[in-house]
Amino acid sequence: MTRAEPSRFSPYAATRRLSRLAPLTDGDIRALQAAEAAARYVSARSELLHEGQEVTEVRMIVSGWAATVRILADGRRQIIGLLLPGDLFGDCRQSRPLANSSVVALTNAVVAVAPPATTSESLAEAYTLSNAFADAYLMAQIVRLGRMSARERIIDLLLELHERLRLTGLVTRDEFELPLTQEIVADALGLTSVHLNRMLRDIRGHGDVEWRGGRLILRQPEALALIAGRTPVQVTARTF
Amino acid sequence: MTRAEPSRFSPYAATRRLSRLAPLTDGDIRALQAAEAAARYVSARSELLHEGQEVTEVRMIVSGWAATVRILADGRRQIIGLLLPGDLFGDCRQSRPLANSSVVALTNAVVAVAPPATTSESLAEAYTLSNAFADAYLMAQIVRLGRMSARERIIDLLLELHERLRLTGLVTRDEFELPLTQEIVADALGLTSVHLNRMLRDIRGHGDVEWRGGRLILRQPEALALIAGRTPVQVTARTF
DNA sequence: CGACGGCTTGAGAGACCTCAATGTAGGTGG
DNA sequence: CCACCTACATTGAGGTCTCTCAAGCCGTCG
Repeated sequence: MTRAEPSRFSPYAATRRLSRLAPLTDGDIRALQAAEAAARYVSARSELLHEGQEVTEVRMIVSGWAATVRILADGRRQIIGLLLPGDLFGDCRQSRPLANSSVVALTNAVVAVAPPATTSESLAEAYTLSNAFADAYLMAQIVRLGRMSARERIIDLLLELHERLRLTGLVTRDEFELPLTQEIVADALGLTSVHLNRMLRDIRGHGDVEWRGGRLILRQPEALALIAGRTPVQVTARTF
Repeated sequence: MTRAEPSRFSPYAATRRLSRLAPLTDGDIRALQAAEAAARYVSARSELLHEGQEVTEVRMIVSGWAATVRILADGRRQIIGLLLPGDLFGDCRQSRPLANSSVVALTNAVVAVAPPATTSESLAEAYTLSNAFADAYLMAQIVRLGRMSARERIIDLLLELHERLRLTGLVTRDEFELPLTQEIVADALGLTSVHLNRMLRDIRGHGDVEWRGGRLILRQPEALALIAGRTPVQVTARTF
């Protein structure tokens, strides 16, 4: 079964995500849309950033999926975090920053240079919040890997993706594109693809999760979240 | 065996760490030392920050050890990261930030409110670098938990601690205070304390690592690092 | 001295991995 | 249009790593 290319290209998904993080000005929106329009196409498996390399600009995923990864000397691979449309990578807050992990496109993707935040207070706040979310997702990943069983890891990750993609407006009726291979998900969850496959069979049999043809359907996301003990990530008390 | 209190109290270790991250002005140093002097004593197990709570100030560990932790509904505990002297916690870059995990003192400790970075360019850079390191350590933790065996996790963590404490000036002759119980280390490594204990016995037998009475000795840190495939974390290409 | 927290060890069970083979869908070239 | 190839998904059998439960030990402190 080959994964289909995303059936609907979602223009400005990245802009939408950032504009939901902080109240952006019209100028910000224009800058983001211009950046998206000037984006670059990259094909699956291409490396967008190499560990240890000097970082010069913040970039954002416009469409498609990517991941930050680290590969051990003997070839074991760990996906540190997934990058979805609207996510930023190549943080450069310090001077002369070095990438602390590689970034790889997992699907064909579109990547743009994020407009600099120096000009706009509101855009800077959106970036800051985006970074805060990224940190929170790293911590969630640690808890998954450290203290959850394979089954729990899978469900927790799927719920996180649901939550993140909803913010970006890429979820309809608890259903979203999941254009990843089982091997990729396994590398994110610290499992082998064989074991992941078996656990997926179990979960599928249970009826709450359906994953076929690159689309994921969560039957009862709230119930699942309750069982899995997952609460949505929140990084600010501000409402807007 | 009870852990001894650190045999040498190391004044200004936190200041030393930050001043090694960026070239600080005399004013910065004074502000940091003043903050350290005004610090608060907290006892082991006390909670310094609660998950979901609104964060109002950045704090720094002056002496002792703490950890960011998350506890699952059924009591499983995962230590997300260890906080050592000179480490900051309670990040507040966004407006009205919420703590995304709890912070707990692992030993009796001294904690200070970090001087605000708004006044000083150089101090802000030190904080930024400190945050960059914190991020890098989170990623290292993910790789440990996701793709390393118990033995590898242990050695990798010990090497990381060695590396971090050296920056703070708390290592002498590849030997440093490690005032943690095996249960705490197990919770950091996603293991049970029973299994950690067994692996420690093996590693100890191998002769490269000695851990007794709250002190850790690494016999051949470079050789260990080579075997374990660990390279020091670097977050900037800048030299100073 | 007894109680307590932490360390150590044993025996057995369970989760997850490895190796290996098979299945299946799409893509490509003849 | 078929044969073949590739990438991914699936399944089986057996092994290993790590966990659980449980008991004993050791040093410290009251």
